[in-house]
Amino acid sequence: MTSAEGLHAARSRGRNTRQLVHEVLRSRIVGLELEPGSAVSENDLAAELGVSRTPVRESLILLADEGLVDIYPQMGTFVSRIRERDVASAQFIREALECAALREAVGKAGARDVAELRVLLTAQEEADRQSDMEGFFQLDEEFHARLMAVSGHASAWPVVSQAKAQLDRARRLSLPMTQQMSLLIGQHREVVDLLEAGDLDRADASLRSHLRLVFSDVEKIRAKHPELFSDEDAPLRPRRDSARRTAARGDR
Amino acid sequence: MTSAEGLHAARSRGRNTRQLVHEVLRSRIVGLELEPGSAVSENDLAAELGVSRTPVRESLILLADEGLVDIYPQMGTFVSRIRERDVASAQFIREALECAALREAVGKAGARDVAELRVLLTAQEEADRQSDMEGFFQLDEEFHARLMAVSGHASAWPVVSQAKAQLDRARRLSLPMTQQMSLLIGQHREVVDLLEAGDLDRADASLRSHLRLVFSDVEKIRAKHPELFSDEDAPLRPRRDSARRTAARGDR
DNA sequence: GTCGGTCGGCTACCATACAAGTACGTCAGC
DNA sequence: GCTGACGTACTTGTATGGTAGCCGACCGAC
Repeated sequence: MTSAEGLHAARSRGRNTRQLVHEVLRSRIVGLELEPGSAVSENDLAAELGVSRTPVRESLILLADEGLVDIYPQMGTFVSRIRERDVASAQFIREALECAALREAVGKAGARDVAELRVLLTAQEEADRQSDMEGFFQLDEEFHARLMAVSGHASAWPVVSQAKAQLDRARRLSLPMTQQMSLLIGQHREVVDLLEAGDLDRADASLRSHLRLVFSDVEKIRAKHPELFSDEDAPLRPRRDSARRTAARGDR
Repeated sequence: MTSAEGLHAARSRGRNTRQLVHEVLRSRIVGLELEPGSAVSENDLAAELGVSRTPVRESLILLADEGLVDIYPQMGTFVSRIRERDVASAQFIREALECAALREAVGKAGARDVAELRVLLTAQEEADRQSDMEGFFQLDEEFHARLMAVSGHASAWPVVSQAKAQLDRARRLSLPMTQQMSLLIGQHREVVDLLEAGDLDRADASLRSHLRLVFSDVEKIRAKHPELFSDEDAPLRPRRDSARRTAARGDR
């Protein structure tokens, strides 16, 4: 109910309802506001957001293509559980693309590029001081995106971003440990330093180990929150939530 | 009219209408049956395929996400022209992922893996002898997919495939020169040989130059068929085809 | 008590209707 | 002949109705 009106209010900026719904849902899923395994019904979402089923449905199809939801025809749509295979695949994609871009960036990077990266670093430190986790996540995303932009392959970022989404869902659970943030920022700084110095191989190794650290976090999370993960390849019975209906009645 | 009935006939195999339409359209676009710049109207396609606008529209949204069509609200949907930037981006993605996978495959590859790859090589040679271009394209795709599968990252293939689609549209025009096929097959063989020998760096270099050759083909095509390419970043007036309506009348 | 059939309610899928907006041909005015 | 306003026909976007299919609870038979 809270965001029902806000959706159409922001519609003026050239984006249509489908894109807005898509962004909202993606944000909720990646931010774990919608937990893996939970049902996302076309009808419920349409009612909540104050739009028709069509843009909601189209958004869900896109999210399914990104691997963030699983659509079971005539059964329901569910936020996908984190699959070992998908996480490993996402890590592989991210590492390959970001490191390849970095290797090309070395040499290309001008003083202006480095300066802009350092601005992001100080902003990250500020977010760390204020324990602003959400802000740090956003700055982290921006840092990695800009790093790819320096190489001239900014248009490849959406692919990385999509892979990153799979990893981020799990990371949200781990990062509350704030000492992690300063560690990550230190690694960011090391990458920028080596980039500026033009040390190709060490920059590559530095970024790679940074990304691997993020990856290892996910594995730790798996031990803590197994319910968010899926061991099976095809958990073909997502189990419909039969309690929802009675709860809705109680609400009235 | 020809494929109108065939669509629903093949529907039994678990795939819904949306997926079928998506496959048909993707195939037509990548196979250049639908040329870059041509209009793809939701209504026309729905009528031709004998379905409603809904699955057609949803397919187009997915194709837009893949970068194969451009949707201009209230104006029309058009097969995207080949953009310099997109091609370069696709090449970067493909090269980074395939080479990274190959590096991991070296050492992992068993005798069985190598044998299966060689089966594909002989099949490619057979396609070459028969000048079966379409068959070669399919075998080429399968070869590269299996190469990634050896590394254990088969699930990353769809990403490569999507990038590859941008390149393939242009390649279709160049490959009629059949001497190219034997050259490409030779490079494939070299990669397999080096993979089997466990020579990581040379295998990487070999695959990379192979992919670069494909990339350079695209640039040659640009000179021959500039109308398929787009110089501008935002060619915001795709020009509606006003002759279509009168032609449709003449058809009746 | 346990098993098997039935039935209600939910789901996503597809089809259709309406709305908002753009391009292009036409025609009046100059 | 040229220019500019207008209207029609088209486009995609959104809303809504109807259908097939699946789940899960209920209930009767054994």
